[in-house]
Amino acid sequence: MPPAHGLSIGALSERTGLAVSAIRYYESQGLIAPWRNAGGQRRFHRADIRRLSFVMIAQQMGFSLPAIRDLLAQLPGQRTPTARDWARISAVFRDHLDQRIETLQRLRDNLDGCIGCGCLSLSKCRLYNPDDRAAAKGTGPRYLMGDRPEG
Amino acid sequence: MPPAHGLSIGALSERTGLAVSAIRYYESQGLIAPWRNAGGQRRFHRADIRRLSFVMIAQQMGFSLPAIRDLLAQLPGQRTPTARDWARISAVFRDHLDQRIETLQRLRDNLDGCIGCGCLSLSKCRLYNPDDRAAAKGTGPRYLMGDRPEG
DNA sequence: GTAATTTCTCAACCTAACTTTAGGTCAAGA
DNA sequence: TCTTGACCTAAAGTTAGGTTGAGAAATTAC
Repeated sequence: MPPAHGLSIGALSERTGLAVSAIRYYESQGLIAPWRNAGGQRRFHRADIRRLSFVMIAQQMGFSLPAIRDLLAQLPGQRTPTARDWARISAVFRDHLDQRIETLQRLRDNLDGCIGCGCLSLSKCRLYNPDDRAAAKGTGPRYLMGDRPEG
Repeated sequence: MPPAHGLSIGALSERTGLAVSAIRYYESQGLIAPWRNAGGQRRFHRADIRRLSFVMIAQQMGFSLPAIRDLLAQLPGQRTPTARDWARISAVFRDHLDQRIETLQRLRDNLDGCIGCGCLSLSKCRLYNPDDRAAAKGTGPRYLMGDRPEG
C-alpha cells in the first residue's frame, strides 16, 4: 500500500497501464515532473494519473509528445488541475479530430470516384490533391499517380 | 530522353516525385522489382509509375509497407495491370478508411461528451474504450483516465 | 575522347517513442 | 539480518521509413 503522500513509479504504472520505462521517458521529455523522496526514488501526485491518461488519449489522437507537452503547459502550475482546466484543453482535441476526419473523408470520397471510373491514374484523378498530400508524413513534393502539376 | 524500353531510376523519381533513395528502399522491401541493364543499372516499366503512386496513396491511408506489399501481390504477375486490376485492390482502401473514420468519429463523440461534463477522468468516462484503445499503436493493456475495468 | 552526370553498393545515420541491459541502490517482509 | 523485489542511471538497442556519404563504375553530353 503506497504511503498517503506520493505514489511510487510502480504504483503509477499499475494505475495507468503504462510501462515504468515509459513513465521515466515521459519525465525525460518534460511531460511529467515527479519529486524525489529521501532515497532518490520518484514520487508522483495522484493527479498525475489523470495527467498520464491525458497523454495517452492525446497520443491516440495523433499528437506528438512535444505537442502534448505544450498542451499540458497550459495547465495551472500550482494547484491540482480541475475538471474545467482539463476541459479547456480538451477543446483543442476537437479541432484536431475534426481536421483529421475531414481529410480522411475527402480521401474516401475521391477514392470512391476512382473506384467508380477505375482510373487510379488518369490526369484528372482526384487522389492527386495537394491538401491531402500535405497531410501525408513524407517531405518534399510528391506527384501522385504519375501526374505532374504541369502535365 | 529515356530509351523506349525501361526508365532509369532517375526518370522514375522525376515521374513519381519520390527520392531515388526511396525507390531503392522500396525495392529492398519487395514493393517493386526492376530488372538490370547490361551495366547493372535498374530499369523500370512505365507501369511502375502507377505502382509507386499506389504505394504513396496507400501510405497516406495508413498502410505499412509490408501491408502494401501484400496488396500489390494480388496484381497479375505477367501482364501489365489494368485499370480494373487497380480498382479491385483499391476497394480494400475503402474498408480501411471507413474503419479509421469511424474510430475517429467515435473518439470525437466521446470527447464531446467529456467536454460537456468536464470529467475526462470519471469512472464512466467514455474515452475509456477498448476498441479505440486497440486502435492505438502501443502494446499491452492501457487503462485510460486511471479507471480500471474492475474498478 | 573527355567531362559531367547518374547510378551502383554498402554501411552508417536519422527521428519518434520507447524498451532493454548492465551494474548498482533502496525498501519491505520473515 | 537476510533476501527479494522495486527502483536508480546511463547507454545502447528497436522499428519504420527512409536519407546520407564514400568510392567506384556506367552513361550521357559536348
